[in-house]
Amino acid sequence: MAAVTSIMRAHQILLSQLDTLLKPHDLTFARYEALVLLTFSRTGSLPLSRIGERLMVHPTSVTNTVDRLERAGLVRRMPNPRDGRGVLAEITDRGREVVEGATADLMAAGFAMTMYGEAELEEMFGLLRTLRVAAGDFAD
Amino acid sequence: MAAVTSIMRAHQILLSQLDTLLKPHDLTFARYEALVLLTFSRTGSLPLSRIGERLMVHPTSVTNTVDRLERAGLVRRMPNPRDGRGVLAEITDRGREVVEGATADLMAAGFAMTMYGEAELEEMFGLLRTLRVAAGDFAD
DNA sequence: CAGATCTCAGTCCGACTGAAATAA
DNA sequence: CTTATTTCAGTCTGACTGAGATCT
Repeated sequence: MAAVTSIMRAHQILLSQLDTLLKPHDLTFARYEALVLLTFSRTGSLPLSRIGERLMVHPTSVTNTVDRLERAGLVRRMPNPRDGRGVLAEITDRGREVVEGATADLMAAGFAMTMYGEAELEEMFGLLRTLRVAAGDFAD
Repeated sequence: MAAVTSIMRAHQILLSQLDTLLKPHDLTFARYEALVLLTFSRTGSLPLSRIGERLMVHPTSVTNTVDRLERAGLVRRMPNPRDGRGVLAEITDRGREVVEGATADLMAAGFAMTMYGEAELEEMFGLLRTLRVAAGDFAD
């Protein structure tokens, strides 16, 4: 049980630091994650359904996140040429600039993980991976 | 960075399972935590300010949490005899019943941590403790 | 037809800001 | 007087439910 509450507190601490670092870029962590996912995709675009799967986010939450990114000009909606039901979110040039700037800020701040060595970080990742795999989270 | 997102995902998974288990008891995890904290106090009561410190929660959020617990009859507000500015939240008999029932449910479900051995859980706790100490979270 | 994808309306929760009352 | 404690009003985000449009 102490391990569970440790994870909850660690999350609280990290989220608060991440949101503080991302605020100057007008991003929340949820929107930042979506942008990063798009930059890592081959075409810079993904169906909303794929985004929901990868980030383990509810469909209506994806709509909401993409709405906000689109209003900020970081993403644009396109019809999916391979599925008439679907919609692609495509990252814009402005979106790439913003995510690069935000990532640079996070790197400079060290994500608040500077107190760990490389081996410890890998150990933590490995331990948590067990939980994620058990919950069906294959997005390593 | 993978370690950071691991923690975020682990939190998401655990919170979703915890909230599902707590829902039949009409509790959220935030309210459950506050109740548990009160059961662990000597007198079954604490100033709201203490609750905020221990759970690392914003003062207005404590007011909100105690409001809901009070409306549900699990807690009652009392003037703090040692500080006229303060208010004590005191757990009721009904509150103790509910938190016991909820805890029993969580135990029975194994908090979704049954895939870990005792040593792994301790290792995880120890690793995360480094982060929490660095962030000033002394509530072990 | 059933099933997938997305959107919209609306609810709920928790985190927060700013302002105020009250007391140490 | 300054500081601490709590409350209130109100905003913002994200998670969700239910319903519906559109397409496979």
